[in-house]
Amino acid sequence: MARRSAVTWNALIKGYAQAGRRDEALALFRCMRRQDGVAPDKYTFPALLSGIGRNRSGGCVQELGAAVHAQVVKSGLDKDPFVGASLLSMYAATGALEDVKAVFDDMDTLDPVVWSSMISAYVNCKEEEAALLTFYKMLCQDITPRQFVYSSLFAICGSMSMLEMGRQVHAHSLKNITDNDAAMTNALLTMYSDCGCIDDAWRVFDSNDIVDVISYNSMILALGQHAHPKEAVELFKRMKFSGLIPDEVTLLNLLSAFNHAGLVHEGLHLFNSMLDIEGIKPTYQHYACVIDMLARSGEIEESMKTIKEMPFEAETPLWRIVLGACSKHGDIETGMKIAEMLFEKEPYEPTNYILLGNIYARLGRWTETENIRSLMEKSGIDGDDAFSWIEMGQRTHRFGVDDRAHPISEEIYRNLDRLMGSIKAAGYVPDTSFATHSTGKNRREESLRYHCEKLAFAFGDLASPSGDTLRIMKNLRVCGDCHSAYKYFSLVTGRKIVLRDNHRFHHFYKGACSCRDYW
DNA sequence: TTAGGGTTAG
Repeated sequence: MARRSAVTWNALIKGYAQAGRRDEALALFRCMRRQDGVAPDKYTFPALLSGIGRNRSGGCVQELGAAVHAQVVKSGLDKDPFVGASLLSMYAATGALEDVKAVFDDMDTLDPVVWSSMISAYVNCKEEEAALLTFYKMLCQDITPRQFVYSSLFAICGSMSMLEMGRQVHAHSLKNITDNDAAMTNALLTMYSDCGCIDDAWRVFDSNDIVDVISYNSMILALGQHAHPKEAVELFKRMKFSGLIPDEVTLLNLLSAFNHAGLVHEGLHLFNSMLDIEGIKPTYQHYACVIDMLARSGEIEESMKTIKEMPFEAETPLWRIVLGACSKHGDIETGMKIAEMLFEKEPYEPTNYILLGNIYARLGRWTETENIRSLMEKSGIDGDDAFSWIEMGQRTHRFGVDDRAHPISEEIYRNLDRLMGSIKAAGYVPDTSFATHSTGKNRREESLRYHCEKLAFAFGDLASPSGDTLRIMKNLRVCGDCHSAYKYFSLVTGRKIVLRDNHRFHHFYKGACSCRDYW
């Protein structure tokens, strides 16, 4: 071009930035600054900054972002709402929350997008409560939220399982949003699923007139997590029939639906035909899912073979999955080998010790279990404490193991003792192989009695009308004994119980669980 | 004819 104006440069920078080619966008920015008569303007920086947020690989991203920020200040554009919003999200993408706040506090704008950026910045940085507070502040400024804001809020409510809050935000959105938006609706669907309400998730999906690939992916994932593999397959067929093309995530979610249900044959069939039928090359995650599926179903040898044959190097989380399966199936030999390798690679990862300890505990080899425990203690390695929580009215009630901190703790323990009596009469037998203490049988039984998920149930049963569904969350995987107790709880109380652990959902009803005891 | 914020996986 004979003459390049600022518009020319801006358009070109934006093109590279959006394509994820950050360094070329930056190089163009430098060229632009060298041309006489042309200066970066309020269009230049949003394009450039979004490119930095998008591509964080290589180079010192923190310094890079700060350098561009300096250019913004030099250009006198730091009060511009467009530039400000993109600065916010750039810093949020690099995890620099303090810088995010500084930029926000420095802006004297009531621009809705700046608020929206601030809320999602908090979400990105895992500051969910701060995000909610920012939402309230925004409402106080009489700013009407748009779809973007609701998407972020739904994601928060889902990840924290705040069903009541989620319903309120949903109602709020119905008042303020008239036109449907795919991303917001997809976030809503996932919120209901994450809160344990698969029926509500279905309702959102079915009433959504803008359905895209992500809608299908989200719904297929939800169905898998809630143990409805057949419906996931049906939806997959419907998706293809509607003309939408499945992507990597679609197939990963479908595989994981098979995995959750223990449908190894179906899972393998899908995995082996991915490339030929769907035209999608398996990624590391597809392999990881299949290896998990094989190992969990007891095909440990086959899973080890797949690890060796796959075109990727197995990372430690995948080895941990197989180690967990060895514990479940009592394959001590393979388990030991994997554990040794993991100890070498990650001497301070508590899960590795706990899993090996579980292998010994399940085999009743309490001396070895105790050895591992004291080794952890000596080395100052500590696993995550287990806790469970339940929403009741406007409050969340949280319980640890043997926790007596709740204001009505005594009543809760009394109710739990009563419940334990009823379920024992109904046939429940404590499964002490899940106890990790090397003491006598009675002590082991006692150590299981006040697990956090049992306390949370005893509280929920006490605090809600009989017949109400109870939704309980746990930060770790549900323990086998509690799983068994929950089945009996649903039987003797007549309640439906939805338990979300860190892996999936369990729906208990009339003495059975939707996972059919496979998890 | 150039600009900012959101959604799904492990």
